Amino acid sequence: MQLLTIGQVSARSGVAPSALRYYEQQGLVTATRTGGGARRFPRSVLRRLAFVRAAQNVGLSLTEIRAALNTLPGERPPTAADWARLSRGWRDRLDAQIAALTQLRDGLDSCIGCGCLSLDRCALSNPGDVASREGAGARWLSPLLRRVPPTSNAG
Amino acid sequence: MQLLTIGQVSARSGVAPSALRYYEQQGLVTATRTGGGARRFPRSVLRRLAFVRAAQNVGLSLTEIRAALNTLPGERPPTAADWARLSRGWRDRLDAQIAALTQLRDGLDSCIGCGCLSLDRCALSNPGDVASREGAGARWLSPLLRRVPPTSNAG
DNA sequence: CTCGGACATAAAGTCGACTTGAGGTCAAGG
DNA sequence: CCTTGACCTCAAGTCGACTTTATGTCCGAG
Repeated sequence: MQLLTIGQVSARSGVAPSALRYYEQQGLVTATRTGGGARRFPRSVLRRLAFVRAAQNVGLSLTEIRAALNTLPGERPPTAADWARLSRGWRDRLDAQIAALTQLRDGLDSCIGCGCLSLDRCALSNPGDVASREGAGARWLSPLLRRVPPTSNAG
Repeated sequence: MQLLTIGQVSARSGVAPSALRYYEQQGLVTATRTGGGARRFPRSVLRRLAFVRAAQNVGLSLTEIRAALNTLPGERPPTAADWARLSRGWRDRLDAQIAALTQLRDGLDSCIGCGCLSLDRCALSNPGDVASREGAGARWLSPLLRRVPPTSNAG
């Protein structure tokens, strides 16, 4: 099993060394250590990183991604079927995101005619009749498009 | 011109008082002051807030929203046509977001068959061939779906 | 005159996904 | 022996959009 330095992994994956250290700390990837304490990654880390990237693009948080990765078998190397299984559920998520955006756009079309922008009635300023009471943090994207926290019971 | 307290504006708009103070500080809304220093908002602030909300849902940052609001005429009250003009450009943005998500979903469909997730070739882990070198911060959504910084020269 | 409630300010905290910086270690090359 | 470069750790900083907390002020009612 050919081992890679953090610099090599970074060069081949495009993931910064600092991010790789962070991912290891978060349990997304694992590495052995040399006598001197330097990380050595197995080549399989590249596929894991591809998965992480893909999942991020679909909108998953690192917490969700870690949970998904933890369902991979530990004893044998994961197969293409394993990876395909993990990414199958993403389609629904993407469909929902697309539907939400489409709804927003259609609301926009109907709003442009009247310029109403009513807080109560306009589909643009009030999509899904959301009162918006959630924790702090950036919220530039519609709640409909933000990932559902893994602890939530909402499907 | 009937004036509203911050509590009244908050109740009618659903925007928290702390957020209203923040918006005033950021130049998104303006308020006069009573002798005691309390804010008094004109009723027109409700429409402005509706605009802010709608723009946020489309994916604009507060900086971009402020820039848009600054194009409103100062001397006369904005008309429905003014608001419609501002929101007209949003359609293209939404269309682009929808297109990006759809492309991602189609890439997913082709990837699920093979389970490849190659960093180089897979449309999922590498949508748009992006090398991803931008500032810090949360990046859970594809760069394609993130708003373009207003300082950028990309139209 | 005192109390409660609504308001004020300023500074610090929150969230996620990292990056940056300070300071230290290790192996190879000149 | 000294430097260079790649690596290490740990703590703190970054971004956006707010919220939270601490502390203080104003006003009307009892």
